[in-house]
Amino acid sequence: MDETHDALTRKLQAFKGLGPEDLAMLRELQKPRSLIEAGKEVVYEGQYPHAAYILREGWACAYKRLRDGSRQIIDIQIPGDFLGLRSLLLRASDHSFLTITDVEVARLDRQRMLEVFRRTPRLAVGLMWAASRDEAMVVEHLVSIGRRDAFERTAHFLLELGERLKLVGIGDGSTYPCPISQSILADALGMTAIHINRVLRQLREAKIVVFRDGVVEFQDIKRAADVTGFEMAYLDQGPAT
Amino acid sequence: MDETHDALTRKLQAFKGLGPEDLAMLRELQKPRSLIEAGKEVVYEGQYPHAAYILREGWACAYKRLRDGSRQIIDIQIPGDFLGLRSLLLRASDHSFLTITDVEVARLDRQRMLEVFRRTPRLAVGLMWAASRDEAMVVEHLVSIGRRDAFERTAHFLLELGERLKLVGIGDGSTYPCPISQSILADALGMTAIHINRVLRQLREAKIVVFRDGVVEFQDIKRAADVTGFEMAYLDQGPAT
DNA sequence: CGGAATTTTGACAGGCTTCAAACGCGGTGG
DNA sequence: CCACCGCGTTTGAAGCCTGTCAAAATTCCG
Repeated sequence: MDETHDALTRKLQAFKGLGPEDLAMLRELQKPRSLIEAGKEVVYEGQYPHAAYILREGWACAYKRLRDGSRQIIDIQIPGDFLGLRSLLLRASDHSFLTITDVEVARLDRQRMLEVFRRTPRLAVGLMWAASRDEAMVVEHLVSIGRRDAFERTAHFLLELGERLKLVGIGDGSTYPCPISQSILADALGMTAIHINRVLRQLREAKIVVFRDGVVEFQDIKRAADVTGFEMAYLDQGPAT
Repeated sequence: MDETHDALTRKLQAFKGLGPEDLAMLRELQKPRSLIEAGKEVVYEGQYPHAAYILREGWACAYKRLRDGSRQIIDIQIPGDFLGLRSLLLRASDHSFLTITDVEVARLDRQRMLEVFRRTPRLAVGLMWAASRDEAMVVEHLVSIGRRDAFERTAHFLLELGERLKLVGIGDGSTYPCPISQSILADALGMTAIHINRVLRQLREAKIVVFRDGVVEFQDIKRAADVTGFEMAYLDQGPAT
């Protein structure tokens, strides 16, 4: 019944119901939309103030590049996610963005954000919840890179992505479209593209998950969750763990 | 002249000046204080709502434990930092805390937080700035673990810690007290205690930094920053990079 | 159809972990 | 006062996971 809702609205509803004014403001926030084509690097440096964006359609990622040219992807953004929310408050933005597919975004500047806090505090809490959840994902990502080996880490990542997508109505958690290349996956998981390829083969041969032709398909999602120790509590979105 | 200020106040002043009501509220927030001894594990799980804490004195860390018993430390907290701010909004808290030294904390519940937003919006923005900065540190931490080798990662961590401590009046950025054990350091940096020990020896022999007897002392801080590619912009605290 | 980007595979090297054990130091009890 | 113990630090040796180098196979796209 809420097929008419956009991704962000769906996501926020999963947290707490919104009133009519909240929904109106949310529509308003996503009003001036713009399109960016796939593969565009949005370098995001220099001085404050920056704007943030709501990603309405398409996939993107936030990354940091190191001096030696290597790249670490901080997180992957899917419809309903924010881009650069942190930079609304920090004086120096510290990372850049890359559009993975063609995307549609809505600009969100400081001014409008403050307006949300003044006029629709319930929505404001919802947005802060979403930001907290994003942070929890970065934290889990950190744990993965620090303490899980490549095999576990990859499966964990694909499981998380499936749940996130399900929340905004894409896929069912066990099969979903996934337009990211192996080299992006590698930079997200802190390994090389060559090794990610080997790991994906292992996952395939272990009959856990197949990632091929832009589609992720779990064959044994239970065992996947078990092997990687995936607990979805930190996503704060589903039936309790 | 602000020697009379506590760590959090010092930190927030570095962001933006606070008015008299802000300062009063900030004092008020830190009012009911309590002490926790060193080495105490504050397991932080189960259901919402949780409270957050302001760390007034001492050191602590936030960590997650994996099923196999290994531990990943998310971040180290020093005076003026928050503990568990994220859990004010998420329904399931996802990590625990460990006190590294004896600490003094002040409880911060949802109620009082909302009061800050209502009554002293300028202070609220300051607190959100601090939260954003904490998140930026987690992100940099992620980049370190993902893309820097053990040597760079360790030096980078010690540089960051020095700058953070300097901001709250502890040490001068190049020499500072540091009560953390090598095994905690290892779990923070995603490696083993054994390897951290070897890396610290390398850093010592390279005449970059000595960490011994609870004191970190850089011998060549310029080269340290150069070797690790340390840019302090993300800390958003000092003269521009 | 041709060139570029991505995926895939193999061989080898190296950084880090694992396993083992010695060392130093502060605290405790005999 | 000293033996004993626990904890953190230090060092050594061996092995594995992952990176590096190289190149072929495949797909994408103009």
